[in-house]
Amino acid sequence: MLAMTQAPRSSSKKVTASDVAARAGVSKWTVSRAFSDGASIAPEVRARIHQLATEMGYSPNLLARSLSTRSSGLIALVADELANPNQLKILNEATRQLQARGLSSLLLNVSPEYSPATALRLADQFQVDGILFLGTTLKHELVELAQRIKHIPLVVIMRNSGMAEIPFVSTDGYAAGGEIADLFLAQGYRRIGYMAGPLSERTELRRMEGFRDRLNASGAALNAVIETAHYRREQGMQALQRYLESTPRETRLEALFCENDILAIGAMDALVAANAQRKIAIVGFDDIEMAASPSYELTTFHQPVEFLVGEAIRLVLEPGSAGTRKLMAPGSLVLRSSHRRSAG
Amino acid sequence: MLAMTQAPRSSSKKVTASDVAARAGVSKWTVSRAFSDGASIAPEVRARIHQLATEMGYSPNLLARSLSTRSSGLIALVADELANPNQLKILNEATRQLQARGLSSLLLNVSPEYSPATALRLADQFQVDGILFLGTTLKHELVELAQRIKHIPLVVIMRNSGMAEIPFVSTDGYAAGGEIADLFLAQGYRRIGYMAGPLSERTELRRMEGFRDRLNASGAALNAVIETAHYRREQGMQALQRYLESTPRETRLEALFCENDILAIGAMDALVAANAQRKIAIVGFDDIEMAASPSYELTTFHQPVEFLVGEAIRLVLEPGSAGTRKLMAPGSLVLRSSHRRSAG
DNA sequence: TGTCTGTTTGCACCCGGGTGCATGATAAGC
DNA sequence: GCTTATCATGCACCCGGGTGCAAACAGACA
Repeated sequence: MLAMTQAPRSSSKKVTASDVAARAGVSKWTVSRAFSDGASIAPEVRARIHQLATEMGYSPNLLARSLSTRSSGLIALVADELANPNQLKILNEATRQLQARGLSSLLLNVSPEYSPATALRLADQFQVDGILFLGTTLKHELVELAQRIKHIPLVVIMRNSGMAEIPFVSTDGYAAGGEIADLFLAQGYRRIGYMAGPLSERTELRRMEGFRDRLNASGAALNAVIETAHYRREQGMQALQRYLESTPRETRLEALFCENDILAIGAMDALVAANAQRKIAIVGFDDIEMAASPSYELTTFHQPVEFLVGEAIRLVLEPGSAGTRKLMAPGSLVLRSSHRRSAG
Repeated sequence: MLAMTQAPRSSSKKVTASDVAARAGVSKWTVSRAFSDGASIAPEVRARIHQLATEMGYSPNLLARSLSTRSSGLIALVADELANPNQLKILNEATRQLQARGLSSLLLNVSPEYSPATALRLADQFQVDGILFLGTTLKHELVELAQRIKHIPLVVIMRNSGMAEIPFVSTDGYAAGGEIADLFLAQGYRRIGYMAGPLSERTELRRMEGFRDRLNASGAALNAVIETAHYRREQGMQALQRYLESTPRETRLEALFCENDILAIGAMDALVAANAQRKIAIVGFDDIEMAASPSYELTTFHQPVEFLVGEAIRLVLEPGSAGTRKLMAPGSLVLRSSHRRSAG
């Protein structure tokens, strides 16, 4: 019974600041200071406490800390279309950059059963320090919601929020559309089409508008808009297959600009399936890894993901920063070979 | 000055349970009960409080709640290789299923600068209710760490933890390897190889072992193991390119089993780049979406992701559940056409 | 050695909400 | 109409740690 002095504390009991304090012969507030960066505490004391802490397996409870500091160190990442490789790229970049800043990511996956509104409410309840919308459909109803929790900064990334109140960071789709129109025109193509995704958000529309306007300005026209139900390879493929089936060979498009790479790859697959490789010039948008594959060699518009994510995080963390709250970065056209069709 | 009664509370002040209580003429504890599911409270009172809450924009502070209930409703998702499409699939499935259960995901992206140990410590500090390792490299040093925080359940998904103490959920790679060996043998191939990823974890090795053992049992042999530095398409492509360059045409492999689909696609790309399509039969593992593309028609071993993720979550949430803490689910071979090579 | 200045530390009290227990109110049982 | 069982509510007090303030302590300087 006397041996009890050597406490059986090895059990799964959580060790708290007070425990460490007791062993160190100081008060729990001193322990708290040992783990607060700017705090006024004697260096030797801090060192000793840190050592004791590692021995005892103590580390501050972040929930408790967040509660009193009213800063959780959490950033909500609201995503949907978590099937698009480009989303993975953004997600990877965002988590890495946040982690480098000592922040953590609360991943909220929007779906029919889990609306953006639900996600926003949850983010609020978790007292997140900021919200990053990763190219998520931002319905107008959301503005109202965003207003409700306007005490927490929100930035839309890779998409134009389309609303004055909501800052965003994206590539200039209008300019990109223009460049791609030029590219097609330079190749001498006249029957030109656009493959659209399911979202009617401003960003995507801008790509088409820039494309169409430039075509028109050059005396050409946008001959067809092929719509798809989801941003998925298979949807892009099926959409183009339907088009091919319903359109006589002679009047078919010569060139097609697809709203993003995954649709573009689907479109190219449709050509493969129809044994009509390279019969239509294809250009995409995003520059995902597969675009570089020799099976596709997809010409596409590169988005500077790393930079955009960085800017988005900066905007979220420094909401007071004056100046532009909307950043439209230029991307760059990556020429491979899919923008050239084979004769015939 | 009198008008001050109509409080300027529209400011960004957070509204708390006490605020709602005051307006409802009850105590804050009653409000708390109105938001606790099993609590004993009069239905009308609860309804009135809920209505008042929505009007005032109140919802319980999850950090505070977590602090006192010692359950955060957070599950840590520890991932690396956040570039592999299969990871995205898992991530998507995991977040959805967690959300359906009212849980949220803390995404921790392991990288050279952010070790699994760091991730684990953070998860601990956030008082997560469980940890899901998404096919992450689990180094042996980690077991020790996992022991330290053994008060929080951990499950490895899509990979055999390889350690008695750590439960996991995965597909039976050994059996899969055997099936694929049979497939190649049935095609009459004799010069057979394996493309390995960078990880020397048990799961991946099992695929190769099952493959090799079956080959040996049938009097055949594993002629070459091609190693890659990362699970990325380009790495798979480069590895096979190097192989092709260094191996005379007559002695080249007839068939190659790749550790996963993204490597397999890279391998097929190498063939395309070398203008040697279909000269080597290729089989992958995972069944990612691209595998179905007509540009690849990759024969591969399908993993039942939805099921596996579900089981993993179940294991994490019911750590007491007796019976098997290790689940090895069967997958299924999906035959497309890449397992057949063209003569020559 | 006394005083002044600057650094450490302890202490009350706060963050926002949950839980056991006791009390009050209400309905059922005889 | 009275007792007893049932349900609803209020109240201390707890979760684990952070912060402003004041006391304690140390060193510097005269």
